[in-house]
Amino acid sequence: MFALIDCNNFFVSCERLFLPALREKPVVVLSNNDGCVISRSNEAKAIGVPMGAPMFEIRDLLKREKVHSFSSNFQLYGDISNRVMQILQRFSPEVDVYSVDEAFLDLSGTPDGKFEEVGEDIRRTVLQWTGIPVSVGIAPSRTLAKLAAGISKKQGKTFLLIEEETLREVRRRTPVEDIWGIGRKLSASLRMAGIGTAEELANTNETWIRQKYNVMMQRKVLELRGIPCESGEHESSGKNAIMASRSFGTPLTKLEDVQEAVTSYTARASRKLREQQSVARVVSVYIQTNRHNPRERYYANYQMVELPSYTDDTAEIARFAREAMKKIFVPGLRYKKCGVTLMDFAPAGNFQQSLLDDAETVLKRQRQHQLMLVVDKMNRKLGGDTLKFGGEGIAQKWTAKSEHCSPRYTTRWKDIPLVN
DNA sequence: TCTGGGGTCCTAGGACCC
DNA sequence: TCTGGGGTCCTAGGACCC
Repeated sequence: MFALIDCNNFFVSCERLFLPALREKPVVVLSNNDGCVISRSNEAKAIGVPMGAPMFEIRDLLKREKVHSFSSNFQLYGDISNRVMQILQRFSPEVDVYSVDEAFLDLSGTPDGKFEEVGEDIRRTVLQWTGIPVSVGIAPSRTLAKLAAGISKKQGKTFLLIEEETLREVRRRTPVEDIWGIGRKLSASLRMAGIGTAEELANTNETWIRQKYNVMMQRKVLELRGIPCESGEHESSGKNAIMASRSFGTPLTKLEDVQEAVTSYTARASRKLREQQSVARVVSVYIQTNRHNPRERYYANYQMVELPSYTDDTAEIARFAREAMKKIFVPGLRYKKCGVTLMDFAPAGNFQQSLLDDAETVLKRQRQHQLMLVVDKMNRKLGGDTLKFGGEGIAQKWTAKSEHCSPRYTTRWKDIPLVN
């Protein structure tokens, strides 16, 4: 049996923790660059603020309805998320953190008949210890647990999707679009084939669906019947790719400015790489102009580079990343966004050295590695950007807009709230 | 004027091997 | 005239997720 724990309107809920006056008020959290809406309170949903709505389209609506909007504060959300996930560990030895606001729990140790009790215990404990309201869905497969959590969110209590009767009823009421893993394309295709509900999908012939689609769809069918097929392991061995990308606050036209951003994003990606104790052999950079502006030519390109050796050294990776960017940068365009991706990982401290490295190079690499560890340590202790690379620039005119960001209440000493 | 960021998994098809 | 069969590995790209 699986439980899916889902934090309700997570980013908004995080913001409300420290401003209780905003409870029952319409609140939204904006994406990076204050570009569009990525989290909405129930009140904001009721007013009709769509998910993903671009700011410039709904600015008037937000103002008229007195909606409180926040720039995204991922340090805060990340920290609150960790606290929630830690609490969940008490309820199961197998916690699969699926995203910042969701986790699957393996409840096979829980006796039948106790599921509802456990679910309510989870909801109560998380709310009391962190202030975050969560939904809990319990079912024999992950796909069904997702469906159950959706119902839990509406009902405000744990929802069990276990009994045959309930199962059939819920599946009948669930359009294929609402099934986890069935997106726009697949649902359109299923509807063409005359399959419109979860119940209909669950009742299709297994081999037929496998032939017409693929194993994923076959697994979906089984999962909907209550036979678990999706595997967990989302946090076990670190990521297979690490990406850092941002839209620029204003369009950039000069290579030097883009290079600053590339260096800065490389620093961020490399830090994550070291955190998960990996080294990378491939770095890829990309750049693009504004996709939505019909009056300007849209240009997007990327370049992948193999590094001379596995490494986690920001300086070395940045050198290659900047070189790669030079190759795809076309002068005369207004760039909107760029990004850096690290790929092809090996565990740090246990990887193939390059044949070409002589003793001196190996020593140099080790010293560089030590240096990076010190940089990371200082930045952890004294705050994000205490030590930066010169290449990241000082003025950084490309940094994203963030006009309504709340304090880092829980991760920066000077932002910790005072109680009078 | 203004539209996020960071991931995963799967498949098809090409290169290559014996 | 007639030109096999069975693999592996890699990559690009699509679809999906939150």
